[in-house]
Amino acid sequence: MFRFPVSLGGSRDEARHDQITPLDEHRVVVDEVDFFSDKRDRVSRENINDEEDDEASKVHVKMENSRVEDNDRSRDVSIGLNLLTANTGSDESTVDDGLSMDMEDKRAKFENAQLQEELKKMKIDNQRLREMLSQATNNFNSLQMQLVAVMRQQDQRNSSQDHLLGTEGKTEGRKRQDVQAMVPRQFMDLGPSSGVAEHDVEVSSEERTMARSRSPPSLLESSNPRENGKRLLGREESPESESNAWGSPNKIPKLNPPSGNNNNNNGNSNVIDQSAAEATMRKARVSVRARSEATMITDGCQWRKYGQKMAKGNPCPRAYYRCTMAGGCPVRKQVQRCAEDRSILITTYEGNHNHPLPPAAMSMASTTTAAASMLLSGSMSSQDGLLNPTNLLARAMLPCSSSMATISASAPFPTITLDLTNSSNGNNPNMTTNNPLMQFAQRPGFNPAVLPQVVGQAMYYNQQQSKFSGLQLPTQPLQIPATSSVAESVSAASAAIASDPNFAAALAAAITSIINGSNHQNNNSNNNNVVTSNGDNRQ
DNA sequence: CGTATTTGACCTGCGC
DNA sequence: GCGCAGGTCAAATACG
Repeated sequence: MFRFPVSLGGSRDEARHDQITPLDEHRVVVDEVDFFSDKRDRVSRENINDEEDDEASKVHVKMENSRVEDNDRSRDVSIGLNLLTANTGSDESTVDDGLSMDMEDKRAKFENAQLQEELKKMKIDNQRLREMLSQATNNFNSLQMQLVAVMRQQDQRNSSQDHLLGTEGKTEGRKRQDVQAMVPRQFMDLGPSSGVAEHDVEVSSEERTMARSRSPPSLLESSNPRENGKRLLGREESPESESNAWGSPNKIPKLNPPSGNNNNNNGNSNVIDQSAAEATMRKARVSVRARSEATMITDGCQWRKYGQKMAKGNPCPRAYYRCTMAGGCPVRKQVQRCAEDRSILITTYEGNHNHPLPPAAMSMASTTTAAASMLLSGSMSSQDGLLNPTNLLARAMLPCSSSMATISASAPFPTITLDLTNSSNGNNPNMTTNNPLMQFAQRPGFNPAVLPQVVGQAMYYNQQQSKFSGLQLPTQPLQIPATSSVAESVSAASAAIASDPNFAAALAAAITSIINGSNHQNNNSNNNNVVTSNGDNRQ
């Protein structure tokens, strides 16, 4: 799990000083400075091995992460003297109690005061640098959005040309599709299994499934005796098909199952962790509440109904759908009307698509995946009704949209609920003015189904941003290293960036970009009867 | 006739 | 161990 030096609590930095231990020293080096990993290493080396650093390098360290400098400072000074554990405000009054105040104490106090002065300066510098970083982040996001917008326009032009060129233009159109597909997959497959092959659009869904599940290919093939039959969905996946999120609940009975099923995976504990995280990922659910008179919101995907049940406590039946855009797609969804307000349609998604999605479907897919990643990045300790305080994105969303996203951990599966019904909230009039999503929702002609796309795009941009800055892949922005913690790091990075105070600004820019290019999306994907409403704030 | 939907049966997990 | 509820299957049915 990556940790980011995002200080959301005012006194957090000071608190850290109070708890500096030798272990903390190592943790600071390993965990905190992640956006600039190469420089972090340099910083670490400088701090540990080169105590007599020149002043220029010290300044450089401050530029990158002043908290490292802070910790460095505390490491230099606090050990033994324990100066920083004292309450800075009341130091003099509490220590100076009239007892033997020798010169040593005075010197210590003087040093303490000096250090506190330096600490204040560093904090100011830190703040300024963070603002600069935020500014740079916003600029980067804006540029990236412009790039995507240009690409989208180019796609539209090529699309129209393809129709004119006929078969000759198919090759070009295919390339275009490849490029297009590369983008959505970035946030369609945020799961920990997102491997190197995930960005390769030429990989078949089966291959991706195998890459995802790391199960032997023979299992997939040998377990499909019914392939020629009419059942092309559901249990045609291998018994170990990790791509099937729902197929048979007993296949993945526990979030942290015993390692029995991983015997084929070289007994690597890393693989076990990955499988556990993957299972957790699949269990995560994203529930979307939207007002709609239709039986199902149109999210761009093709769904096939495979069941319907009366759920307890709700007179409205719950319908079960599975994605039929590709054989073996593990994504399923439940659709049910809200018991209290039947105009609200509750759609619960689970799983990640294992196939390219049309732009119309990317919106919901990206949103659900991003939300699931966000949920799982900190859901283990989440509590009902409140966004997990450890979840940075949740915390970022909380101030302006506390009623939009709710995480529930007491449900059978970790579930995050995105409430799109609150276009106007009488209980919280500030929300409509402070929340860019709600501002967007109040635009004339707004269709709530677009909203997930906005969120997803914003998440995507931030994921890209995090990859650029954190993983140092500016020349290969679409390549995801096949590490087990990639999804976590990506989600955490996006969460960390999303927690930036200027995230709203970036989001607003994203919304602007989406608005510019959303017309064709609306035509494709949003022909349902979802309407904005001034409904009350339900959760 | 092929495909999608309906619906009762079945399976599984969980709480008591 | 039993019952309940959620989830899925699959035969029957509807639809284009």
